[in-house]
Amino acid sequence: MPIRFFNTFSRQLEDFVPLEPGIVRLYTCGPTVYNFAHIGNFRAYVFEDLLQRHLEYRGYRVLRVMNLTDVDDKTIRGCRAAGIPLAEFTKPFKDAFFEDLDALRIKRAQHFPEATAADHIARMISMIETLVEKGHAYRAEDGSVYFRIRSFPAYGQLAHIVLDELQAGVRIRSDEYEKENVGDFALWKAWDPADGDVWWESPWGRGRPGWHIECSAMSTGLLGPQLDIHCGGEDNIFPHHEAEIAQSECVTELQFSRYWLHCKHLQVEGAKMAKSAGNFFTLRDLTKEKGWSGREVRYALLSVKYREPLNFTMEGLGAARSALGRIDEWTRKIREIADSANSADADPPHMRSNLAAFGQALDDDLNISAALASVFDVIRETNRRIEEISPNEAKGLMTWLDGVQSVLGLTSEESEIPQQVRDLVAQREQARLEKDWKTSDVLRDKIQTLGWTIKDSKNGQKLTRA
RNA sequence: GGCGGGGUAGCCAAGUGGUAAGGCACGGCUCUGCAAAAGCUGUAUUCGUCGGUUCGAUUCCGACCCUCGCCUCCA
Repeated sequence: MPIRFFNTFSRQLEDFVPLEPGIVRLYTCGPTVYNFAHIGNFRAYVFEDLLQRHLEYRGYRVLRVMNLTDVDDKTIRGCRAAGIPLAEFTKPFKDAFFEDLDALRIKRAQHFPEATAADHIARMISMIETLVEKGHAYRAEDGSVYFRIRSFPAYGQLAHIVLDELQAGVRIRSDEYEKENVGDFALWKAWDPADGDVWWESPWGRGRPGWHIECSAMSTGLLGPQLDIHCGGEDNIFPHHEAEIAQSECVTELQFSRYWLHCKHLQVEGAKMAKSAGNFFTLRDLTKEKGWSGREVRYALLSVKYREPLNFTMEGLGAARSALGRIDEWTRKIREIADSANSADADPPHMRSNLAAFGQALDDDLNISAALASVFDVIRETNRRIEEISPNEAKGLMTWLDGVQSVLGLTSEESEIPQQVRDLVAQREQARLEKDWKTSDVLRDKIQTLGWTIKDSKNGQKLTRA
């Protein structure tokens, strides 16, 4: 069964066939580093991570690029307000972004190009020059350069927007009165006093690149003129991705991206996430202040299909914690059985269809809900007959789980147990052998105060973080 | 106003023209020195509302209600 994706461009499910067999060129729009990214941003990045991991699970080599927008209105405003150079202002947010990626176990792309890098600026300028030469762009009096959307008849095809309807009701901003058409967008923005010392030289005078050209230049520069998949949040469809198509295709005269995948926004507690509503969360708010782990947040963001709106709730985080506990517990049990396996041949035959269901669900436009359901089906079924599971079968299950976890990225971190706790557990073991329950309970409390919870099982004491 | 999503048990959510996956929560049971944990198990005559097509619709069609996104730099 082929992998199928819903292509925003055609608005249909399509079989996925990359341009070059075995290789996927993937471009994903990254953050604007003027602030800490919020969980809505991370829904998109987690979805893209799932996409990359599943493609890799299916044997593709994924070449991925994610840009960092480190110059735009907001970053300039921020550095001016702070009275520091632009790069100094954006640096901490870049660092924080990578920390957050790690916390959410998002695999690194091959490249994280920064818009302000000299070679990328050069490429943007060169693309704009080509667009001007070809008549797709024009210089306004103030030195800004605009893309002439009338010169690209396909403009609007991705978003399914009819240009004539677009005109109605749009207010023309005073600083852009020189545009031929209200829909024309900036490729190059002329320097303005409010920009301070943020500017680059160009054939049109001092200024800075527009947002859209940044992605066109960095994607085609690093991945070549044609991408297999281009992703982003649904809000990027128009105008951002529409503009990228126009700019790129007018330069390369090739189809820019073969597949467009967009994820829906999330809501928080059933409402639109907004600072004013008090339901606005960065990842740090959840991990550092509320004590959720990155893995738990990842599960909450991952467990709903990317094309459905996701309702992010505190209760949902609790559900994520419990569900992960169930997976962890099962993993621990099966691994214990598998440890005594003596054969490398371990393919549980009667489980095969269940085991395959995981990948098949993801092949179907990344149906993660169905994929997770298949995982829990396997867990329930094997728990039911846990006493009969042979070491070899357990080993087979662990192999399957390795594959599943390479996609989900939800493996439990086997935490280091401090020596002090180890000693107390040993003492308690002795007390229990002597049926000294009083001492046993005292030790259990003591261990609890050190941040670890004891659970007595048939096979002895089990430790988990409190 | 235009375009596009979504409304399925207490919560989060799959899904299909033929009679509702999975997770969480809750109840029952097993296990257990106690406790907790863990495991098994039960729980939607019903899929926003009203019509229509059909032998049969949650699934197709129409209308309506609610909600979210985009409509020029917001994932």
